Amino acid sequence: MPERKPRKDAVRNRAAVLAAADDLFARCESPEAITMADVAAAAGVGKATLFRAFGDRTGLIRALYEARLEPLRNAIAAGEPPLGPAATPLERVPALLDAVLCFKFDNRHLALALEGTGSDSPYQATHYTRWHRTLRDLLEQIPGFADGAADSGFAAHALLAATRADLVEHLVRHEQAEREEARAQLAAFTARVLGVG
Amino acid sequence: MPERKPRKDAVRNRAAVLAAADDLFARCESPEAITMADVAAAAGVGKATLFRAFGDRTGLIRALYEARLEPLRNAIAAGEPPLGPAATPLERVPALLDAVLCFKFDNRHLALALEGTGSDSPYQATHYTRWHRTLRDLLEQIPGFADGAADSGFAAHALLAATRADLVEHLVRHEQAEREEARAQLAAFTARVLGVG
DNA sequence: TGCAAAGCGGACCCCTGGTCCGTATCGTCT
DNA sequence: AGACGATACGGACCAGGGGTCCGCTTTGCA
Repeated sequence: MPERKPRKDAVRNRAAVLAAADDLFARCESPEAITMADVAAAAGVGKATLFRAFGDRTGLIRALYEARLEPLRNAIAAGEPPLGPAATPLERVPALLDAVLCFKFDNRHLALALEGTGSDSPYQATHYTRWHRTLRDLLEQIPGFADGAADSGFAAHALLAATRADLVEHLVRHEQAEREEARAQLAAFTARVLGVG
Repeated sequence: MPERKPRKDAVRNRAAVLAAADDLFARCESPEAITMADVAAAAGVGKATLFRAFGDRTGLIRALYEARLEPLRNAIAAGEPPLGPAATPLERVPALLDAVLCFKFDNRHLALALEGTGSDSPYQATHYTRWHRTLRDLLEQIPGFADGAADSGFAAHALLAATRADLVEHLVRHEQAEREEARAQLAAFTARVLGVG
């Protein structure tokens, strides 16, 4: 089956592009300010190399995002409680939301860039659907959700919506919220939804 | 003080543009597909007229949106219960969220176009801040919010986030949700947040 | 060492938002 | 009514960003 290993200059260039893009997105403010030509120049590479490696602008951003996402994915799939699978739903739901919020907070530039592409809905991204499915399944295991009138699928969407990158960005920039503040607020809201406290 | 009345060909053209844009956005799918030149052509007007009347693309979309928004704004500011000011907070909160959801549902094309401009965060739009303030104030009047650990401001954001246009669009297109289904789900979620039922 | 094949780069295309300026229209003042 | 300044019109024009093409270079295998 295919999967021929790529030439090493290709992997070197790919890495250079990733690094350069990461750097540029990190320091620049609005993600739309940085262009593909910028990234190519910063990586010391031709534009075509960018597009050959990542398809299009969205592909590049997605690649960056996915790379950052990996530790979180692992922690959720096979980590320790309260994030990992061994935790009880009632403690895992807040932990998951908190972890997602932290991730969005720490990677706002990328998250913003990704949600802001406009070309594709954030709701079709594979990482979103994974979070959503996990969250919905957890909610269904909590007494009062499955049997209550509430739809777990919608509740999962609604809870995740509270971690939207542009909301986080707004809280930080225009309401001067600190990281811990945001976490506390989300935790309180989550607790309320879960009927805890 | 200024405010000279505009020439009547100007108002005629403005109306024509508004109508044409409304129509185009309504029938076309992804809002990014329709260009300023399209709108100008459909309205039988030069491109410059568009930009002179609305400033830029975002301005045009905002004008359309605001126009549609007016009935809702009135209903909230001076309508009858449960939406109007005479209602108790506990019935007005769900009513407000339901009304916003319905509005977003019925005007998804515009809402999507507006949130998707990318140039400006949805959280800075004046109508958003109005909804947010109203909602926050209502929540604060509900026992268990002001005195609870939850932050009403964040809770208002979170609740409104459940009505985001792209979420609504996702529910409709990829989860085949009907209007009434979506309303019921949001109502159930809201009730849970409010601690009702 | 030879030689496909894979990869490279930057000139190039295209499309879209936004502007300019000569011309037409409006409205007002006499 | 006629004339004249102000206002608006419109389509040619510009800028710049995403994405592609193709002649040249590098790689890796025999």
